[in-house]
Amino acid sequence: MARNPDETRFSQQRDRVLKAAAHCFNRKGYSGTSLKDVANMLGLTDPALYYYVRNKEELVFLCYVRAADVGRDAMERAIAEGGTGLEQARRYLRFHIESMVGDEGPIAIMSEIPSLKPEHRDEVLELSRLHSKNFEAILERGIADGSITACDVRMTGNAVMGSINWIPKWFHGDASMADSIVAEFPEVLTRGLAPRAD
Amino acid sequence: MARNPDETRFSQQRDRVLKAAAHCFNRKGYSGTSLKDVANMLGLTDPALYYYVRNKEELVFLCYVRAADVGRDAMERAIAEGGTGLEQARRYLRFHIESMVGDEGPIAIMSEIPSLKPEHRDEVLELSRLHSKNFEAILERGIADGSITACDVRMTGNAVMGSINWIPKWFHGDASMADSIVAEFPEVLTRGLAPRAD
DNA sequence: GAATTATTTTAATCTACATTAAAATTTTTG
DNA sequence: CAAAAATTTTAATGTAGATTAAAATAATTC
Repeated sequence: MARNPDETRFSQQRDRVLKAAAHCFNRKGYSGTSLKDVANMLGLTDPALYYYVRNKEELVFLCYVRAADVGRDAMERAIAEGGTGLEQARRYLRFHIESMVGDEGPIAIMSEIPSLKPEHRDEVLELSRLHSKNFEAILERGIADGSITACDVRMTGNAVMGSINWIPKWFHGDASMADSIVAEFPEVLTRGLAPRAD
Repeated sequence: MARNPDETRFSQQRDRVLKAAAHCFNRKGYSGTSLKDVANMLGLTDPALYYYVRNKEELVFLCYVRAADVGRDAMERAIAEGGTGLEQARRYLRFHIESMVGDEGPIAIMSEIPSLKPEHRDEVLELSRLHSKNFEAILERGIADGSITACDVRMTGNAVMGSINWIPKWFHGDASMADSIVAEFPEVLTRGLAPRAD
């Protein structure tokens, strides 16, 4: 009955469920994690999860929606601060990566989108496409303002987003590595975008 | 009884099985593809697959070994041709990508490594680590010969390999897109490696 | 603090595949 | 072409793990 549904105990607990699920999916694989694994991680028994999600498919779906939310939020904050396209791109990457390897994490890697039921799959794909489009738009602004060299924005976007999407596959919470990622990735992924001096 | 076991009908058919499985896993997700799906794709019935693999776990394992083989082959060919570290890196990427989007494909995306049984998982992880090490070695040679700017080779490697590994997630055989990937990715992923002129 | 609502549990199904067994067919070989 | 080996099929089994039902406990509310 909380005024703000996002502060309700229910939604807080569901968030914990989603994070636990993301953790398990990333570490044990999708088929390798049972609802029991997720539940036990929270000191619960498996049927308790059904109080928070309709079924396993929806659990995955919500993990992916949450992953998309984190990405969009990083994107919006990065764009809001303005600057050149290159600066926005670099800032978006920093924000997104900081969230992924920080408190927001773990973020579920989107390996099982095709296993989602059609409506859910379409919704996640749509979010994903939108995110890509937004990144491509940043690249285009960068090309227009001269901060980014002319390039195939579609493929450049695919390349950069691939790097990001793959992070949860090999990063599992090591704090010192988290710092390296935040420090290096935005730089590595955008250094090639700037026009050459020569 | 063929002299060369690689030319035997058996191993040819098994290769077809592995490609069909990779295709299904990439498109339908791991949990979304049944052995029936894979078998039907080859005009077979599911139990027939058991003539080629011990079980589904081994099917996945072999898909991943095959994926690793393709990567290693590209790496070896690229290094064999010599040149600067930067040239080797770019060439490796071109070779690997050409294989992935070309006749060797589809290559299975390694989403379910954690679901493999321990021995298989360790073997695949070892192949994967080795591949990464080899790429980092190229980067180090490039730094030594001046073709690549000083950088964190570990993170740079992670970034580049992530892009590559993610390709099968969004590329599904569109021929014209294949050309774009081959044309753009090696360039995009290595442009930032060269030292700046300024 | 009794009644209501929210949350979790125990115990019981249910089912989609993976897997096995045995038989049938096809291919190879001498 | 007959026998042996290789490949695939049909038919049957098994099981882990998702899901449901009903009951128990804990938290809220009035």
